[in-house]
Amino acid sequence: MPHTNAQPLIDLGVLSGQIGHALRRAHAAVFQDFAATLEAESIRPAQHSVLEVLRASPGLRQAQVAAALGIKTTNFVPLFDALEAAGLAERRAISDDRRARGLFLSDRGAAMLDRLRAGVAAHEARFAARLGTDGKLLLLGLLARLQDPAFD
Amino acid sequence: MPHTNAQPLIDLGVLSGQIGHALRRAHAAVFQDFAATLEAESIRPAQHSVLEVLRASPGLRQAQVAAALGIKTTNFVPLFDALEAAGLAERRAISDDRRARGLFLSDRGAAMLDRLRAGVAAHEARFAARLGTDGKLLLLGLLARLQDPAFD
DNA sequence: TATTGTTATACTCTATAACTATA
DNA sequence: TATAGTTATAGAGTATAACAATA
Repeated sequence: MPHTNAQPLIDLGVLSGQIGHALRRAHAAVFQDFAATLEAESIRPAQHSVLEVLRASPGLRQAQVAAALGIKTTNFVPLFDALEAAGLAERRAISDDRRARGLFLSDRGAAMLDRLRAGVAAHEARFAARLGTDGKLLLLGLLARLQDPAFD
Repeated sequence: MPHTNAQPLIDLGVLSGQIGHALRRAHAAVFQDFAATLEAESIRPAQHSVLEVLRASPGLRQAQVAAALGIKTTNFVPLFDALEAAGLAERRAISDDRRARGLFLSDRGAAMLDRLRAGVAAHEARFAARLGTDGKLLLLGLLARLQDPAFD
C-alpha cells in the first residue's frame, strides 16, 4: 500500500519516544481540524467548550465552569465577555450571593450549537475512524490516566 | 479504594467524549510538568525539542528542523535566535547554497542536554507509570494514527 | 479575613503578509 | 521565477499580581 509521505525522515532523537511530544503533535492535528469546523460560526474551540458546558450544566458560577475546563478564572473573564457580547451566553444574578452570578446559554447560543452539531460529529468521526475499532475508547482511557494522580 | 478528587463532578456534555478535549487536557498536564522540569536550565519545551533534534540530526537547514517539529519557519527564526544568543546552538555556512545555513548544537548546548537528561527521564517515567504496562506504547501508536491520513 | 470576580499585564505559541538575497 | 530565510505584526492561550465588592 503506497503511502505518499512528504517527510524526509529526520531523526528526532529522544523526542520520538516522548509522550509529551506525541501529545503535542496529535493535539495540534485534531485542534486545527476542529477550529476549521467551528469557523462556519466564527467561534473558537475554547468558546465552544464553554457553550457546551453551559448546555449540559446550566446555572454554574464562573469559577466552576472555568475549573471544569481547566481555565484560570482570570482568563475566563474576557473569554466569557466575548460570548456575552455576541449574545450567545449570559450572566444572571444569583439569589444567595451577590458577588457571584450564574452562567446560562442564550437561545441564540443553543441555536448555534444545534447548527454546529453535524459538523462537530463529522469532525469527531474522522479522527475516531483513524483510531480503528475500540481505538477511541482505549485512547480516552489512557489520556484520563495521564491526568489522574491516582495512577501514580 | 478511596480517591480524593476535589472536582465537584460537573457534567461537561459532549466534551467528555471528545478526542480533542481529552488531548488538550492530557497535553496540558504533561506539558506543565515538563516545563517545570526544564526550569532548572531556564529553557522552554519548544527550545528543548530543537536542541534534541540538532543532537540527533546535526547540520540540517532551518526549514527541515522546523518542518520536523511542526513549527512554521517564520516562528522558528526568533526561537532559534534565542538559542543562538544563549550560546546553545549555532548557524553555520553551507558550501552549496549561500541562502541556507546548517544548524548545529554547541558544546554548551550538548552539556545542557546532558545535565537535563536525568530530569527529563524522570518526567517521562512519571507519566509512563500512570499508563501501566504497555500503556505508553499503546498510546504512542494511537497518537501516531491520529496524525496519519493513511488511516483514513 | 476569605471569597468571587475583575483588571492590568506579560510571555509564549501560532498565523499571515511582505520583504531580501540568493538560486 | 522560485526558494531560504527573515521581518513585522496580530491573535490566541496562559501566567502572576493586585484590586473591588461581598461574604
